[in-house]
Amino acid sequence: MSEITKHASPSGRPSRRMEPGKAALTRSAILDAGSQFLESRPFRELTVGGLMAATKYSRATFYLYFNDLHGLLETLLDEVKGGIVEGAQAWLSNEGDAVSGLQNSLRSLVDVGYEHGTILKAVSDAAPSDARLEHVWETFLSSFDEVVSARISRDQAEGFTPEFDPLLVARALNRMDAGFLIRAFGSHPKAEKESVFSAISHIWLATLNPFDTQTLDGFKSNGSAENS
Amino acid sequence: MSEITKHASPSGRPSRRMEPGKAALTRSAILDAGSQFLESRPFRELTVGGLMAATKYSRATFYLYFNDLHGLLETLLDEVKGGIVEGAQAWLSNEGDAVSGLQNSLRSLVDVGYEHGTILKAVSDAAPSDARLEHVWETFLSSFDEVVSARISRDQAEGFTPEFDPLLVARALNRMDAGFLIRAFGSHPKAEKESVFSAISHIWLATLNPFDTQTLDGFKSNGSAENS
DNA sequence: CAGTTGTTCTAACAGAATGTCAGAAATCAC
DNA sequence: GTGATTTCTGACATTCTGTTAGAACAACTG
Repeated sequence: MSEITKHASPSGRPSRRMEPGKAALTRSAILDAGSQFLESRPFRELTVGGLMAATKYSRATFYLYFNDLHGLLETLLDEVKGGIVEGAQAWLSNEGDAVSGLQNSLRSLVDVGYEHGTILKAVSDAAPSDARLEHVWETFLSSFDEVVSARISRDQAEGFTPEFDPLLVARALNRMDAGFLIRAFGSHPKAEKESVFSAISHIWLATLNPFDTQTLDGFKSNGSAENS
Repeated sequence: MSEITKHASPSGRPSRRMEPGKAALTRSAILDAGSQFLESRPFRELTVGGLMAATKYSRATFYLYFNDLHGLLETLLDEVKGGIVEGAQAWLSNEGDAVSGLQNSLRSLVDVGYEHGTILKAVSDAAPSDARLEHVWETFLSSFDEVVSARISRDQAEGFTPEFDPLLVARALNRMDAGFLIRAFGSHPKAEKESVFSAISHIWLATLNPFDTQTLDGFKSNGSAENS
């Protein structure tokens, strides 16, 4: 979806054998080296030369598998995408009550952020310097806007959620998630998961379900960072 | 504060005459050209050569006044800083009631965002590619975290605001503002001011002043985008 | 106005990274 | 082994960056 695998079938017909495939291995090796690099250093310090020095291949080889460093990030992002959408599903469809469904979704969002924070930060860092990656990233973020907005509309119709422009509020909340999670988990040392969840969760609930008992409970007593 | 003005006094003593100053003019001309460029095109397309072609000076001249393109952005950001801090002052000190004070602050924040959106986007775009600018930008954002957090703590002590970790919630809300405003006003066509204010305002109020009458009013009737 | 001084600017250079391409090397099929 | 295919590399052209030595200019001084 992201990068054109140039070597899949150089001539028209499909290559006879498609086993582990040496090419696939090389590609993986490059992706791994990239992932690992970004675990400890920012995207701006990543160069094709430096990256390939960490593999047993030459610099030119990189261009056989990716158009450029942004292309590599695009691939890395694809690998993360799955997890996020999946975890949020519960709330987005109407399963369970709104509040705890939302909490579950946010919980899993925080989990993914914690897990893949450095990749997300790298993509968000790299996006502004490349039109194509910027578009991919923006589309990725926007996709949440639409689906969250839809859920808000439903809750508004039911009277669970106050009236306001669902799309804009969804967009604001999603930008908050992105910015806050990347800030919290984008580089080491990572923030504490539970406090991050607690803060985000408060804001979403206060905004979307201010009348709900659970939300109000959270307001009266202490719903923030547990005595860690 | 941001860039070293190398030519101010090349020898130790201050230069005798400091009138319009030809150097200052040149510097301004470059800043203007930069501003104007960013009004219509993203930072990634800005090069020193291209920038200086829009002035009557040579490429090398650029380096007499700025270290690099990031340095130029740092200067541009400085010019915007003032306006933001100023507008928020009302709420941050305790003048008037919390809710309308907050609304005023947010209103003026949205104004500044609308006014200087393209610069803010450029800085936020450029920051990840330069350690120094990244630090400046991060410090800029964090400065709001602290001061907002302080105000929240006060309101919590008074019982106006629910209990939660003030710093983390402040950070999340501020990241939301930054991301959302840049998204809304960072490039043309700009979003509608009033709707943006309305959305942001809703979230802040719901989070910080859920018990307040004005907030609750906003919840019952329609507080979002006025029939423009 | 000719000399002196300091300021402002530029042409030319050296370096770092990118992306391409012709062909070398490895691998496979028979 | 030999030929075909896949995988890889050295070498090149390009683009942008940041520096430096000195040219052009302006202003004041005697």
